[in-house]
Amino acid sequence: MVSRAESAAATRRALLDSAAELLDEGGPEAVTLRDVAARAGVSRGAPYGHFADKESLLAAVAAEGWERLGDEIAAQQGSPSDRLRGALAVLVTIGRRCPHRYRQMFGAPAGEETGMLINASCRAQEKFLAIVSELVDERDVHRYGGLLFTGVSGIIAAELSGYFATGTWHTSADELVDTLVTTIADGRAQRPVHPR
Amino acid sequence: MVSRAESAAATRRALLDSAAELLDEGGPEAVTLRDVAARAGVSRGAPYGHFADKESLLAAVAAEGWERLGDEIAAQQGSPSDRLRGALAVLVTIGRRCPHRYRQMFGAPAGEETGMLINASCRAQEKFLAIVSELVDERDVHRYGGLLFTGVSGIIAAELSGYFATGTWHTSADELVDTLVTTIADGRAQRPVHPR
DNA sequence: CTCACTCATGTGACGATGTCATATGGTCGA
DNA sequence: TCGACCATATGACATCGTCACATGAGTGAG
Repeated sequence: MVSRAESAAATRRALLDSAAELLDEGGPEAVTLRDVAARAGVSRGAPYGHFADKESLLAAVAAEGWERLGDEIAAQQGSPSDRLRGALAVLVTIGRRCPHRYRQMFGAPAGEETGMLINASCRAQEKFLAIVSELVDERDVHRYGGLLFTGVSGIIAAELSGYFATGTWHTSADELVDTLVTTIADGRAQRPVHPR
Repeated sequence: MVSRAESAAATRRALLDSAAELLDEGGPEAVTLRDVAARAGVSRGAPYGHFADKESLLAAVAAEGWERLGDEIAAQQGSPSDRLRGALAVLVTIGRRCPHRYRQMFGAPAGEETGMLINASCRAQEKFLAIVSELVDERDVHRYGGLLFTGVSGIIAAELSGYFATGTWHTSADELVDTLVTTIADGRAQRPVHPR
């Protein structure tokens, strides 16, 4: 038979998967601990044996999203410039495919699992910085890397809010990402600009 | 005495102010229709005479935030470059002073008031574009304006999530904003780059 | 092999909350 | 002055997060 530890681990996994599904389908409001438990095949109180509360469960889902994002960033291949554009494209793709999970990842960390969530995001962001470090001068890595990552995340957030579909900006998220990476990375790679 | 219309308008205003206060104090989860009504001095059911549901009330609060943001952007004075940096500084200031309201403004629009909220944000964003149009070539206004606005919003969101306080980026939101506006606006003002 | 123990899970319950149906009381037009 | 209208108040209901307690199966010591 299955040991008790294996059963508990499977339950935890099923809870995480069910929560991620409900999050993707209907946003955080649609993630009901009762529905999560039902979809995982357990009862209402079972999640409390694995997560402190609903916020912690959602934080764990977001942390797994950061881990997957970090893996996909690290899996980029080709020239440093290709890997940079590929990594940012991963960000765009995740935002479009799972907008609610994306907002959960980039939203305000809350609950007891805040530290764990921040750590997961930092690990992914450092993998991104590793790519940037091959393109710009050592002293500009954090400056330009942070600008690229946070800038693209803002562009995606604007697209998810529908700001590119209402005719104000007359542009697209893809064009803005391309402009940003071209201006920052390609433009500054040859002639790094250091703080005075 | 006060007319009925005046009384209703005052109630609506009190509801909006109370909701904004509760939002700033404890985030969207802390905005309880019961608390909003109590702080406004009315009963639980009163808000439903002015707003369809809780989402609509929060959307109305966010829309007023966009209006105030647009006013402060339009109030910038000095050279075009000063007005651009001032407008972006307004964005940063609002995000730091009222993080929850900021997230409500830039978060996913929901509820019946989505259109109204999008319109309010577009009005503010167009005032920002008016400043940008004085700095870059006409054909680059939307491209660089959108990049500046959405990029800075992403930088602020990262700061609100605590990503600059955990030692990953080794930089600050202010430095990133300065780098972005310097690279984009100042760098491209003299020599506009058009799509091929 | 047995038995007490441990811990994940199931179940009942409670307070809080969003929302609606209905009652009510004051205001405005005729 | 009177009847309609409308903002508000109140009661009620379903849902949800959360906890206390019960239960039952896996586990290790003897």
